[in-house]
Amino acid sequence: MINSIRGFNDILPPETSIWQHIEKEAREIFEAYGFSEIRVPIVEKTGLFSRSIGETTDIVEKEMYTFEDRHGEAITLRPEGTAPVVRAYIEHKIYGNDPVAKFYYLGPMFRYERPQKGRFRQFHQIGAEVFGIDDPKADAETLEMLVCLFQKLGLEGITLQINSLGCKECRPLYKEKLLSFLQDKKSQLCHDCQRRFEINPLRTLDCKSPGCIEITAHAPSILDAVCDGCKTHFEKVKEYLALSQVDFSLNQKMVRGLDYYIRTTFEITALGLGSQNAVAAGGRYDGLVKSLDGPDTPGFGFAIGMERLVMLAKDRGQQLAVSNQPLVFIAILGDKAEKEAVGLIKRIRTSGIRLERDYSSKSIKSQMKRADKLGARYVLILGDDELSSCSIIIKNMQSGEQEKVALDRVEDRMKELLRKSASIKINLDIL
RNA sequence: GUGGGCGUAGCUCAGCGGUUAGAGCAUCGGACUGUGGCUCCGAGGGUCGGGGGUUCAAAUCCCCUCGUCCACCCCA
Repeated sequence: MINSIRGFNDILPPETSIWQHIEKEAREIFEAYGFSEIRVPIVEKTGLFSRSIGETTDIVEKEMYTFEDRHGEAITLRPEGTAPVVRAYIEHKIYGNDPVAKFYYLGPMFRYERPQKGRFRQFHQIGAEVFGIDDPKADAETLEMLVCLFQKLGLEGITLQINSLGCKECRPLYKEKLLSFLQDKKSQLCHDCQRRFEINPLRTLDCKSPGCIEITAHAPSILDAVCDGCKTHFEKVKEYLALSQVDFSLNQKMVRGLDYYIRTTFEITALGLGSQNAVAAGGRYDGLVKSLDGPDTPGFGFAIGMERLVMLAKDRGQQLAVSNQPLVFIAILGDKAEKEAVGLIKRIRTSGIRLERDYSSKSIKSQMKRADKLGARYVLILGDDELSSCSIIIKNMQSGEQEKVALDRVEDRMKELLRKSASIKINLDIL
């Protein structure tokens, strides 16, 4: 038996209906906020990612799916969505239209990591990017949109944490400050943090080891250390978030894993996701467009982890209801009826009714059983008795009542019956 | 890359040296010959993840391997 590759999962019904529901809500909200969908390739030249995400990040150093194509060119399955969107923005000179451009995307991303709860090698993100606005209003409004989506999905227990990482000017100064603070305490740091001290000292700030938490509790604050421009920017972000009535908390120890982030960064975490508790994250990346050979254009964006979001939606169980079209089943008895049914089934389906049929030609009992198992609201029964009078039986599976109608009136009668019943709710607990 | 848990029927699991490996659910059939759900009866379905070893005897003990889950690193 050939099975799927580690970390690459099938998404099966009925879970796919949750995905469709989330995708639909996201599209609606993002479009309402003036974003348009962009579709970019799943594979890009390797250099796009190593240059944008950062040569020394974990993603680039050990997590990328990189191959050589038949001409020996190094290509990579995208590990994130921002870089390809930025590439497309530059390549198509979209900045030439309007100084502001807003895109959203959704699709699979790939990272070669050990799978665990909420982490896969192929995973899916819904993301959005805003180009051309350095004003903090863009940061706040984009966060408002994101929180709005989560609210629309009815999610509870989620927290928005924000921080500022400073800019290219002031962050190196803070880094120096932090290093000199940690210098004499280096030996007390945990093993991982001694390594972080060399590679990325900011990471020691969000270490989980109790000893490091104690040490870094007294570390200089990044929010105190950033330059006046960054300070003002961050103050405005908070001010506008408040005006948007978006709740947030400050987390001065939050650090991002991608090099291109500056100033505002954020994370939305939720309970019940296991150890990987971020369901969405992002921030500002002024300078990224320029570094990829475009004009000096500011940017802000985020990505939502679909699998993690779906987990949260499932946890909510029956409270998150999905409407679904009721199902009609047709039971068929006898050769004559089989042939007569073909045209009838086609007519009913093309009239927009969701209809499943029998293919087995088995006893009516087994056909009824299948109809019941599929959750059919109505069953149509077509056999010799009905054919002889050019009629068909419609059975209501909830009440057990049945009626006989003329064959040429089936679609009309079914539409009438289905209109009366509101859309059913699927209990997501069963998924 | 590192550490730990778990792999027995389609699913959830029991059995943990001793006949022919079980249960519940699911599937199929019958009781009920053209009417589902409830009940009862019956049937099918397993190289006990794979390989090697110990033993008179291995699903059970040991080693290796693969898969999976969780955690670390890191991230959505």
